[in-house]
Amino acid sequence: MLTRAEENYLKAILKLSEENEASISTNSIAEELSTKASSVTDMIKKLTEKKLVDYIPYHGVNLTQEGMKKAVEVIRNHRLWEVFLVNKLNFQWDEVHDVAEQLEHIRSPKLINALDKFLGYPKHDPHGEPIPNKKGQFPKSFSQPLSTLMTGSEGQVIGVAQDNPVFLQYLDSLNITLGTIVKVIKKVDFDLSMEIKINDRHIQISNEVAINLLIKEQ
Amino acid sequence: MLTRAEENYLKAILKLSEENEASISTNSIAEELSTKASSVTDMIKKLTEKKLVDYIPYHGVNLTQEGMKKAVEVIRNHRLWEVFLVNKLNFQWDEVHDVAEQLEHIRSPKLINALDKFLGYPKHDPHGEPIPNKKGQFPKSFSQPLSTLMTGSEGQVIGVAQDNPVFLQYLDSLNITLGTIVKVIKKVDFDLSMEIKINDRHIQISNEVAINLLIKEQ
DNA sequence: TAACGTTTTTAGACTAATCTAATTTATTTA
DNA sequence: TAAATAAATTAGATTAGTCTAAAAACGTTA
Repeated sequence: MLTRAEENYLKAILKLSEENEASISTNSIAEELSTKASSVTDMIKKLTEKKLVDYIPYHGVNLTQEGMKKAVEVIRNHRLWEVFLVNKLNFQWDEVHDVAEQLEHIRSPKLINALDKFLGYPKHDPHGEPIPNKKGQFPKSFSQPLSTLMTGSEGQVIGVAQDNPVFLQYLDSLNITLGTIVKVIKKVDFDLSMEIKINDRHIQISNEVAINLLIKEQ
Repeated sequence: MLTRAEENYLKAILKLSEENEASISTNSIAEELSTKASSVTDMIKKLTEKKLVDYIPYHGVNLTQEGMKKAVEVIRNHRLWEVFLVNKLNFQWDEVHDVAEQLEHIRSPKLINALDKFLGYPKHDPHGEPIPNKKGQFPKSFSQPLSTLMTGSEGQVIGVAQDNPVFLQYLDSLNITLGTIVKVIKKVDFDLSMEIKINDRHIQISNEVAINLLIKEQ
């Protein structure tokens, strides 16, 4: 049984591993968790004992299979709760994080699977991040929401996550249709809106729109 | 800001206070929380410092106004989450407690009030216990669900918590109508069903029915 | 009212998680 | 490749919450 702190460390290591091929450094974990390097070293030793990470002193850590599994579970919990908060309780996207950070640590497999069913087995959270299924598998989609593309990435529109007519008419008015090539020029941290390039035209779209545009990256 | 442990102590003291007029003894709290008397003494000192309880060494504790307020908040959270688990996620009544014990400590006033709204401002949890409102006031009802009556208690049916026709027809078939006098003969721990006496006739009803029959105790 | 048994408190220790300060190891640069 | 710098670890302390064992206070009964 993992403590809350252990789960948070595993989650942080997973996040850093996704952004970074190499082993994860003590300092980067400390920064991610807003804690001190010495605390990280202590915790890493504990996680090593529990065979959740592989660790070479002075050379960083990597998740073991077991550690990965636990980290993915926490991610799944977090993202499902975010969907609940936004879709059912009408939270705004920027209000959900702190509460989901708490809810993700509730332990009850029955609860999280019932919640998943209740929400209709969503594949993405309100920020467009993929939600792993019960077995820990991420939805293997060739598409991803435009909102998840990095600045500078380019892709082709292959679908929409919502087929609300008003949304589709809006896309029309922007000359965005299936097959359109879009490139991410700039992301605005403040409201998650982004500047994109379409047929050499630069336009600004909201996060709401970017979440609902499914892209095949190129 | 209260810790999880502090909240659990306050909740335990409130529960014991409801069953008991006098000051609450160290030992009874220890028993309620499955812990040791020495641990209770330590925690009581901390709660006294924070002005959440009044404490006279060797003579027990009482909640202060502030302590009562916090304890009622935890109760409210617990019971609302129970309603969510049963009504929305289809948990059985006997599966909810452990999970609700965890969920009750999530801190976010916005969350709990949004949940309350989402659930339709329920007045009772699945066990028939009253749910305090946002201000901490318990529903002031002269009625209570039949399920909350003690064995041996007697009362008059003054309403139903659900006006689903199938339910009402079932009551009809049992000769239960407004004004009927019922007495609780026996409660079955296993499934919370109960044996009741109506007009000198003994019948068996499920917990589901008992929850939805509102009684004015006599 | 003195002695007994019960209850409560105190003393001292432990674990988890954190911190600061000092030390050690690794890496970069001259 | 030796010195300087950066990163990581160790040592030692702190806080919250818990425990066991011993001591103190209480209440009852003879």
